[in-house]
Amino acid sequence: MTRPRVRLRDVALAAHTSTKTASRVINGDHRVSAETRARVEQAVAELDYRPDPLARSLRRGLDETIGVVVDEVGDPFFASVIGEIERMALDRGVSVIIASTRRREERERIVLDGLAQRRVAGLIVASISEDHSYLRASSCPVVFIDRKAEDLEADAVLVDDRGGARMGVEHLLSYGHRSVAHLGDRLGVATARHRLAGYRDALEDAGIQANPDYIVEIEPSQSDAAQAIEALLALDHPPTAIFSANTRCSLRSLPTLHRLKRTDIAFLSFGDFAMAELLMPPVTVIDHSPELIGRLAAERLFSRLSGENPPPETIRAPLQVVPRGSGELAP
Amino acid sequence: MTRPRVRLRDVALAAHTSTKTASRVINGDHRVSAETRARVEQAVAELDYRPDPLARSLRRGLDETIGVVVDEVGDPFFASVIGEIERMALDRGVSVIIASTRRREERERIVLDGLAQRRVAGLIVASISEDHSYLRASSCPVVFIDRKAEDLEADAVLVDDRGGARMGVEHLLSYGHRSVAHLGDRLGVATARHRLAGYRDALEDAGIQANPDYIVEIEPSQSDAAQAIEALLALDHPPTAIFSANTRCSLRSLPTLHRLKRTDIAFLSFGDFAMAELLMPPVTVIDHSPELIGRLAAERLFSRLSGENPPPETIRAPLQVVPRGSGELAP
DNA sequence: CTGTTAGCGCTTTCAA
DNA sequence: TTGAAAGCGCTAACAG
Repeated sequence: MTRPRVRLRDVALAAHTSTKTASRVINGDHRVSAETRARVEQAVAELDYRPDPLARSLRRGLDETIGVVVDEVGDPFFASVIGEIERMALDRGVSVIIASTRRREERERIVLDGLAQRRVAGLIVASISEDHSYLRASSCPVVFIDRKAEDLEADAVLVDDRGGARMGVEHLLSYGHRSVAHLGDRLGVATARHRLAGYRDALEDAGIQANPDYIVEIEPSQSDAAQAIEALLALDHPPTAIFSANTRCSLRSLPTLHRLKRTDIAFLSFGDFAMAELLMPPVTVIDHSPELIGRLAAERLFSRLSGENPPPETIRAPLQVVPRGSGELAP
Repeated sequence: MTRPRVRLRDVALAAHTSTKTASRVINGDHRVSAETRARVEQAVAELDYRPDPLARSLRRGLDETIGVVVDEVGDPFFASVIGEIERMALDRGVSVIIASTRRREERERIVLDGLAQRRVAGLIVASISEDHSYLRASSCPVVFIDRKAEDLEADAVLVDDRGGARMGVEHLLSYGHRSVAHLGDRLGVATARHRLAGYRDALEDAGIQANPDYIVEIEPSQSDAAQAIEALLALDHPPTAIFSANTRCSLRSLPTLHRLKRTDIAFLSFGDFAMAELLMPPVTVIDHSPELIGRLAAERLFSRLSGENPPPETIRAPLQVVPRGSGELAP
């Protein structure tokens, strides 16, 4: 019993006018007489007409949809970012297509290509790739999040990775630590490199020689994380503090530290996570504010979509150390 | 410098054939001579032709897109579900549009209506509403998750809420508890009602009179949760165990229990969460397996999209108690 | 097996 | 201010 769709033609017919005039009314074109406008509006109401977004997009060459591309939808950080973007999009009647790259360049490319094919109106991208030349052709506005494109002038909403990492490590140093390890993953990614640089900055400023053994790259799997932590603690001079460069690393390494009963080691996580304050000791973090990042990125994108065209800008979301205990342990 | 889009016409021209034949080749229609096929395929490759999904959808009356509607994208449970759906969709070249209802019926309606307008090929919905009559008209396959539609014959992927809750409470009872509280939110929602029923089942079987004071509904805000917990513990006969009916409640109530240093109270959460095993004591949970739910729902939807048409079925994802400590505390 | 014609529902010329 | 006609890119009919 699915009644056939109401088309613009039906509205025009009912309002005794042409499709184009009806179209004008629907799109808020001013050059329509008040009288005709009223007739069309009534017909729209009576027939419960809603424009077909697909047909409209085809004609306009632009879909009322934005694409959001992240590492992994299930990642708590990105889930919050997406949640905020979707919230803002819905208010504007814009749909959100999501896609994840699984942190693989070729996937990023496929996914972005697909979105371009669909003619999304705009993109918010946590890019894993270094090469964005293929994005240039698409010519829809792009806002990068979390990581900036070095080869492309575009908006970006980031945190100050280097400064934040430095701040975090300085926090640990201020409690007397001289042996601070750096836990990271995917050091090839810009974000990770910047945080590592911030770690080095802090050590250098404090006149501490960086110990290569303290710089640990942990792999995606849980068991690798355990091995890496165990190796770290088995060193002749094990670190007295650990700086975890992201939430993933924290979630992977903390279970091992707890299992080994080495919660005496100071710990600071770049990126907050649920229940961090309930662990023993509660975990000191640098707060990221994924919602804020999502909101800033969406605002930027929507302002461009509504025609504004300021020069590309890099917005930095504020960061702050949230001391909870684990980062304030003495050596 | 955006070169104009390559159209099917261009391919047909290059292959010295008609658009329709080219279309046949692209859509894998068998009734094309090998020779022509080869020419078209070569032209496609040379011109780097990719079909316009919008035009195709318009003509076919169906978009290669599925809609996923959940309470809140940022909710860890739904984030994992969505992640898994997106993973499966991408393999099939299907896009995923997400939308959240914020647990409000009118939003659910607006959102589903919008997706129907877009002519999504299928829907996966965690419905908050009781009335799905408006879904019937859309006539695209729908798979419900987490909650079932009572007024509509459709596929659903659920957990056994009632049986699971009963199992959880029985677990607590088996350690000697007689005073078990039930923490829930939004008791109006079917899922919540079923879990509460399971809680009652377990008590009844054990010959325990349910105490209305033990059934607590905590509101979305954190401070309300704290008040509710404090009131619960201030009772003349406070409970010795708490059954938390969902992850949200657990995440909201555990901070208060820790703050009050009342981790001597047994605690069991319906729904796992990150770091649960690192708290002191580690939190016993009933594992939900959001990924599995996402996968089962997506499989079901895709099988329907590929033409299979079995009678609607309700699939129940398995549940299991994961004992970690908090649920095994004696009274 | 192939090509022509028409049309999905809408908006944009361009002329009245 | 209005409308007719063309066409966005594709595919379903229906001839050939």
